[in-house]
Amino acid sequence: MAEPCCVPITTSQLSESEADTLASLLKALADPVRLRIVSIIANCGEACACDLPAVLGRSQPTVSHHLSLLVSAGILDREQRGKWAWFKLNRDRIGSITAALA
Amino acid sequence: MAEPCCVPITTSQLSESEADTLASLLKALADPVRLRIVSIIANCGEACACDLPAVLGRSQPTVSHHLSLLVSAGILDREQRGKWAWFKLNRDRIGSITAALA
DNA sequence: CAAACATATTGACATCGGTCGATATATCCG
DNA sequence: CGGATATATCGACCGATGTCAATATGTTTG
Repeated sequence: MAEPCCVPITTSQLSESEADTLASLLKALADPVRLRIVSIIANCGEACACDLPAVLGRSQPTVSHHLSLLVSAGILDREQRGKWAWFKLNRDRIGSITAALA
Repeated sequence: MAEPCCVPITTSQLSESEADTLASLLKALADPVRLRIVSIIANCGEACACDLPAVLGRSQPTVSHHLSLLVSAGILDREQRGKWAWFKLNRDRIGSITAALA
């Protein structure tokens, strides 16, 4: 079960700060490149940053930017393995979004 | 049950165009003012545009802009009653977002 | 029709956000 | 240590977006 990081939209009226919090989380997902990153990781279980620029058709700095944004939002977890960075999905965080929209 | 307007993130890998579609829908929700509009309407069942500028602390043109954006995204339905515009929530559309993130 | 009121559109402005090339930092390996 | 490789940061560019004042459009009513 996801943690209640966001107040559900439909059960009580969102305050300004609650709306800000949920909006930031949604913004983190609301980009095609980031959605594809999340989708890839959700399917493969994890992904190495080194493979993503080729798959996504974006430069290494751009991919790095999106990855760190997703980590900041709590959607991905980062793990350093040697010189590679691996990422996996924080499913509770996704769950908290769907819970807020339920 | 919501219509499957978006492909689930976690069950198959999103194509570029599927990611574009879902991202547009998420973008429509990913704003604090729009989230508060949706929250108000979800709780009250419906809302008149005339009441929203005061509640939201935004100008009438700004509120009108957000409302038409939400209608374009299919999240709200608009109904003209005399000179007033009333809006209600398209819950299937919200459901299709949560389904895509499930 | 004309006045009054509700909503939409326009235009302008400032800020945000995605992108890349260049460069810095970090890690491994010989 | 020093070269090679992986990732992050910086700086710049440009299009997208939220906002409001001014104005236009549309609807009711006298």
